[in-house]
Amino acid sequence: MAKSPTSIGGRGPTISALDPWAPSAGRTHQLLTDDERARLAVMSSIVRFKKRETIYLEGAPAEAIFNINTGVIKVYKVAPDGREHITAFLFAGDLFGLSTEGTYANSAKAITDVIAYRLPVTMLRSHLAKDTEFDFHLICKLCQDLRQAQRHAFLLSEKRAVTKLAMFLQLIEQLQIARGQQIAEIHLPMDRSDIGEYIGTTLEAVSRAFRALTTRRVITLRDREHVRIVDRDAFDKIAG
Amino acid sequence: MAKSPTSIGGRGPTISALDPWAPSAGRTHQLLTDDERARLAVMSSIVRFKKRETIYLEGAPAEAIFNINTGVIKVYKVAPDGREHITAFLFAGDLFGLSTEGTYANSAKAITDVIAYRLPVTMLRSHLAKDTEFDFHLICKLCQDLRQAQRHAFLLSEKRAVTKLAMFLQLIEQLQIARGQQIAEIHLPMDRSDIGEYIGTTLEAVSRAFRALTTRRVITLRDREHVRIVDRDAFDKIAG
DNA sequence: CGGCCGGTTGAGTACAATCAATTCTGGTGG
DNA sequence: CCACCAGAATTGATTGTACTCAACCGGCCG
Repeated sequence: MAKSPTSIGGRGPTISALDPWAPSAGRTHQLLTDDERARLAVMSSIVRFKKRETIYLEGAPAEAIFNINTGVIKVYKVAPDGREHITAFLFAGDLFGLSTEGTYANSAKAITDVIAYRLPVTMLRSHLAKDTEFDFHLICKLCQDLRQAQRHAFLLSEKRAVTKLAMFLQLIEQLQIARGQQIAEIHLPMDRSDIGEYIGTTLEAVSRAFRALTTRRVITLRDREHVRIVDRDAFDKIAG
Repeated sequence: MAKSPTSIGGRGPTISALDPWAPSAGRTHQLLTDDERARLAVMSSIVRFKKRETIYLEGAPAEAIFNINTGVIKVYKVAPDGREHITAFLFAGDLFGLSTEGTYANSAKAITDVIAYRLPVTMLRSHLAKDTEFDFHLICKLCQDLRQAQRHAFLLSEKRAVTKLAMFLQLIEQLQIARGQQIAEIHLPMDRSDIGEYIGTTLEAVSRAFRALTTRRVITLRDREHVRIVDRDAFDKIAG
């Protein structure tokens, strides 16, 4: 089959994570073998979402889990008073679709255009019993996500907005490094409001925190989405 | 062998969690079969920790994971400035010992006297390749822990201390219900300082929040460790 | 041109952190 | 049995930070 402009890279789902039990110098790697990817590809379909498109809502029956090929999504909860709390930003190689007792535990929305694999839960479940290798990889990924969630909670336990923003930038930077991307600049695909809802402040506080960091010559902003750290020592000290 | 006074209930490790994909009415159940527990028991040793005893420290080589039989532990991180952030409180049926690249991702300390199973990582790893059933159960437990961590982050994103405390009480209550314990009262085995470090405030703020809830006739305190919710509607409204 | 959206800035207020003093509680030994 | 002590918990007074509400800016698109 000829490669069309819309064909996606790779030959099936990818899961990137650290092994919880083996040292690996901070770089995530692709966990699945070509063989496994091919087997998973058979069970999954490719789905596309446009920027700002809702993928699923909290409470809906969890019929599938998703694996991001390209793009960025946010997973969030809506409080009864309407406020949004962002649980995670997810990138290529990440899994989402966490459920409790058969229904999605939170909502998911595309931040950029997204291409993803969709794995029906029924297939996943029957596959889990057979492929011990996949089991292990899934466990690695869940440990990774768990550490990430704990780190998020740690970030939220900070009080000062500058500290939280610095920790957030650090976090995004490390994700970029783990993905092997260039690290001269940090790329922020999400808007100020999303950042605020992730670090637990208002968008005004986010804006002021950016201002504080730039006037103190710790970072520079090329544009709304591109940050450069110019004083690493000061930055690390603020991030703790 | 005669049952000694120090023998522990059950015949091996227990893992309690919800199945992420099957409805089960909010009650956790024991995931492992007697068979599996027996197999795991062979690989594990029983360890005891006294109240306030440190079990392991962040950064130490992660040689084992633990499964609580009785008692309560806290998992925490220490910020560079010395402040403590509690990541989780764990009870009977919970697992702990999360690691990154071979070292513990946080520290663990006993809050009460604790009896636990200790599973060496080497054995766990070789076991994972063989026992697909255990793989699946471990995955369920990790999903559970992940949801819990996300919920913790949600709690921390709240600003007002009363709300955070109410959410915390709600959380502990639900854990008690899930464990099938009596729910007339909520039992808090940890001190005010631990609560503060978990919900992201100071112990003074925790104390004031308790006071606010009691003077508003929402809860009553039998003693430091025993809370009763007397106005459920008001309570739920405050907790969001 | 005008409206809209995301972002920035400003002024006043409320909440919790801090530091400090005091009370309560459980445990110990006389 | 009681006096005492140490640690935990509570309360008080002050200060600082971020939230709220509001106005304003600047790019983008019809």
